[in-house]
Amino acid sequence: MDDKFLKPYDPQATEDKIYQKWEDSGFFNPDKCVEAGICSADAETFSIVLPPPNVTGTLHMGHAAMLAIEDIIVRFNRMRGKKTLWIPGTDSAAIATQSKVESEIYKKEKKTRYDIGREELMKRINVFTEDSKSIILNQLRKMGSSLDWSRYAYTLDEKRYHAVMTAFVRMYEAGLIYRGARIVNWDPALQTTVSDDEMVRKETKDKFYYLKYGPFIIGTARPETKFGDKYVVMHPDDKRYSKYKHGDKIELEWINGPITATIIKDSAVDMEFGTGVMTITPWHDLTDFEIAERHDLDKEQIIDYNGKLLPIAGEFKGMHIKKARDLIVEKLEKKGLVESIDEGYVHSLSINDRGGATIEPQIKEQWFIDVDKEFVLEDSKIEGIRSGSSTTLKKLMKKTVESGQIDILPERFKKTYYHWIDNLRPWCISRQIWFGHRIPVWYKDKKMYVGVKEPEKAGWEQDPDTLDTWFSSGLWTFSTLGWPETTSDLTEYHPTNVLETGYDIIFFWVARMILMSGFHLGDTPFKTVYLHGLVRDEKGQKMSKSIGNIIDPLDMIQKYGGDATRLSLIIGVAPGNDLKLSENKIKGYKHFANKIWNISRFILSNIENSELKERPPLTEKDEGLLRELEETVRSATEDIEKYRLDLAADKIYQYIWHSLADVILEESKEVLNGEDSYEKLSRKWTLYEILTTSLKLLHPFMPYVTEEIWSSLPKKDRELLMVTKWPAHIN
RNA sequence: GGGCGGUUAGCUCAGUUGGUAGAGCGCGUCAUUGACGUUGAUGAGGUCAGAGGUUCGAAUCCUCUACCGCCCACCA
Repeated sequence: MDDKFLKPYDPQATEDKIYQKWEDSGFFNPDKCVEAGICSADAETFSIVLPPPNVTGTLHMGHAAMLAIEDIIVRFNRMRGKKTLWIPGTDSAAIATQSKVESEIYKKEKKTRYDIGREELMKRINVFTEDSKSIILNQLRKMGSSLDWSRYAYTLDEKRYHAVMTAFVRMYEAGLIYRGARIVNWDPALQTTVSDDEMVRKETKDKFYYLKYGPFIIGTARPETKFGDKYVVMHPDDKRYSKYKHGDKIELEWINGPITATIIKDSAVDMEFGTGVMTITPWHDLTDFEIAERHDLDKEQIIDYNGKLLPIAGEFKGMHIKKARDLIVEKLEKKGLVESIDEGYVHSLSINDRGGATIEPQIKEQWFIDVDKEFVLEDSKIEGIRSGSSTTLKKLMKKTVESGQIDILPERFKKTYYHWIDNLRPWCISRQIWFGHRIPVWYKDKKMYVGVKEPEKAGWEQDPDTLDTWFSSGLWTFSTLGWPETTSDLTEYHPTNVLETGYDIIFFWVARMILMSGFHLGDTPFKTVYLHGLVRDEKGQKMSKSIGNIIDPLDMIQKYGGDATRLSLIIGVAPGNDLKLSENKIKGYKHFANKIWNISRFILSNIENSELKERPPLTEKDEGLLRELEETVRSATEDIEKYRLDLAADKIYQYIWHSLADVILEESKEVLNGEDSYEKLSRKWTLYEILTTSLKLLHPFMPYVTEEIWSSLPKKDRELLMVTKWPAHIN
């Protein structure tokens, strides 16, 4: 027996060394496994992409949970003899990264991005992301992740750039990408649009004003937008206003003097709300915009892109809307146009989740993806859509899940997914930030050129906007495998088997990947979507810097080891449920790592190498122990196949601690100290069998300690436990 | 406003096609130089949120109610 077993298990002294050993073996890369004969060249493949962490900072417990789950799945499949590939990568996270760097620069130097210019900003961002990237890659290793580093990808590297440009051009040529003036979510602070999904709503208490608008009373929370209101809208069925006809003109006195208003009848108006009459501001409100579109009404901009009032505001011109509101109300009061004010109006404001500013809807020329436009899918592997038939992105996204070609776990998220698709509007993909993939469109005079490469002749100017970061993320399952080239990786490993990610990004990412893969490959990006929950603190609160309840994965690994950290994030959490984590839980599993260590010590110290050569005749009792073991293998394997890692881990834990240690070993002491040599030999052989099988079972969950013990075993099938065959069982 | 989830031992959660309630942590008692200073044995503790229904039988299926949480939404 190795002397190391005389001391308690020490994760700090072990883990980095073990990781290095794995990495040096090359077996994270399936090609090397084939070369070494660990799996056959035509073995079934198993592939999964790592949801690329943002290069904005460091990994948190949510990442740690994701890594633990994925690594367990990957190690399990690798041990089952599949050609297993897990692709690492990082994401540029355009808006989040740029705004973080910008605010750092502003804090230190009081300069904005316009002061330092596009080129200099890019330089600063690159320095920042490079630093951040190396921290992240180190953290991924610390968790024990068996990622194939030779296939590492970054959303902004050259290959991914090429994929993104190609995707844009092809979708443009199919008519699915178009430029148009629509109402968008404008962030006046970051000076960019953001997508619907990037906004969060925040409940706010405001004043609500009832204003006299000719013969009507209209309500508004935003008097500063009302300068241009010249349409008054009511429901066509509203009897109170049946004397007014659509198109009627009325003269009335308004903020800056007399105006002519036009009556519009539209069923978007809620008769129950307020007086059932409203005026519209199509430039700054989506509902109003859509009403205006339906009736072909004028749209006027009231607020500029910095949040200041335009000349239409008369004397208030140039004033910031925040300052202007009270002054405008004051003027309206003087003119006797204020009917009443409701002080306690609660409504929700849209905030940019990536920067924090209040969103101002604006009409802007932007690039959009049309999710409702018919196109012909030439080569389709999607069930229910024939090759050469016509479809839309929306239909395609729905079909793949409805047909069961993509399975979403847990089941309940399918409904959430359908609901989102049904309400999906055109996806605005252009951003007015500098960090990201620049849109491959060039302008010269009145001409426009769309292409993967810049036009050769001089004088063309590229569109200044960049693409929404989720556009490139949407390509991730296949851009990482070499698309648009037809690489062997792409044919072998796509569609990937599982996409494992948090339920909070089902719309941002999961849906976008299905969209992109459907259009560009006529296929699904993955077969199963496995969604995990959020990691919260022990009271169930979200972990955040301001509350100060963050548990840092690196600290925990330092204190209790990577194995313990992993297990604490798995056991006791059903798929899709949030996890309440406490330091105590992690500590508990450190004890478990030591338990298996000591079990090994006991067994190894009681056997001689010579006794393991071949299977001796076994006692009935020992046959029984092996059947119990086999039942554990069968049942744990089944749980992992169903992605119930929590149940599998718990079962293995129960078996090792409470069957193997508490019962089997206790009882073995008597047998081993006894006189019956037949019984003794049978038991020794059986204990060793149970130990090796237990190590295999536990390996995906606690890879470090199991590998370290494995390295000291006198007899084994393969040098590295990581690539040893998963124990067989009778189904 | 629409939808989803949760409510099971002090705490965190399991409970797989309905068959007399489970685990971990914590707690009580006893043992222990023990392979494990990170151990073992044993015990206490639950009308499975509430009400009604289906059934021979319900934590599990159906209906309603209450509370907690989450997501979506164009009530100005």
